Amino acid sequence: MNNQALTLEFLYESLYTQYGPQGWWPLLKLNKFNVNPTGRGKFTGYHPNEYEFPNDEKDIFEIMLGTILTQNTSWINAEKALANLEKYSMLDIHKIDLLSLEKLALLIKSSGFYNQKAIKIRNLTNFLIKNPIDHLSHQNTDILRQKLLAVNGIGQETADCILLYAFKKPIFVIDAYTKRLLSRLDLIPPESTYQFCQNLFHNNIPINLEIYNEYHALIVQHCTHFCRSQPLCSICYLNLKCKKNIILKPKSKKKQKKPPKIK
DNA sequence: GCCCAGGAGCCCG
DNA sequence: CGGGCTCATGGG
Repeated sequence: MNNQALTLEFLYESLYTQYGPQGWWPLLKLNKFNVNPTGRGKFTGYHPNEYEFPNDEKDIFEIMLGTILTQNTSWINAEKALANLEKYSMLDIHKIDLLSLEKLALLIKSSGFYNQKAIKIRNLTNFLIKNPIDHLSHQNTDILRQKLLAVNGIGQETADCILLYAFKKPIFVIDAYTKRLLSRLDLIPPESTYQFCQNLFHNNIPINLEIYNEYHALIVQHCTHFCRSQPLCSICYLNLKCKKNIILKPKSKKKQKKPPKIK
């Protein structure tokens, strides 16, 4: 494995061998420990090797909410917001649509950017009322993508996340992790656009729902633990494959000494 | 205390 | 069209 050329396809096999099936997208109803009284702990709604989810409109809507709630936000904070919505029986398109923006924002506070996200979620519910899920799910993928992108608050990544994980369309999701990993592995130029990256996957990886599902999830898994913003190259299993092998520069410690505290 | 997190829109050149 | 700015909580 160490003398094989690093390709997108090889990277997938490698990540899958290393981390195994990820079981995305997590769902509240599969959370075996449900509400953790401490408010901490990992979300457990993953379902490795089970690709039949989501299997009803409630779960599809939950996933859509999750894609907005987790925008530039750790999943644990987004999950808390989701759990809170469920706690108040608000995982429902029409119920959310009737909430005031202020109340909605309060319910999703833990996810950060809550005022913006409240508006985005409202835009989503407005959209879904005009375009019911059972109707959308029969649409052509390209048309559906365009309709999602027309919703203010749904950008390319969120649209593709919804297509892949909510509507089970074989569309590859590109996120900041994907660009970071591929660029460090020297598979793309660092300034590559979303379209360029997505085309790279679509043209080099078989168009297969389960593979696209796992691949993106595996990239997130690898990047959250190792290929972080400040990467842990010394303990990264891809170390020998990574041309960059980043030497950590000490962060700009330009700071002068802290002024003494005023008591 | 600090950095960072499963982005998007808007504004500006 | 692309870079910079804003939005904001909570975990490590």
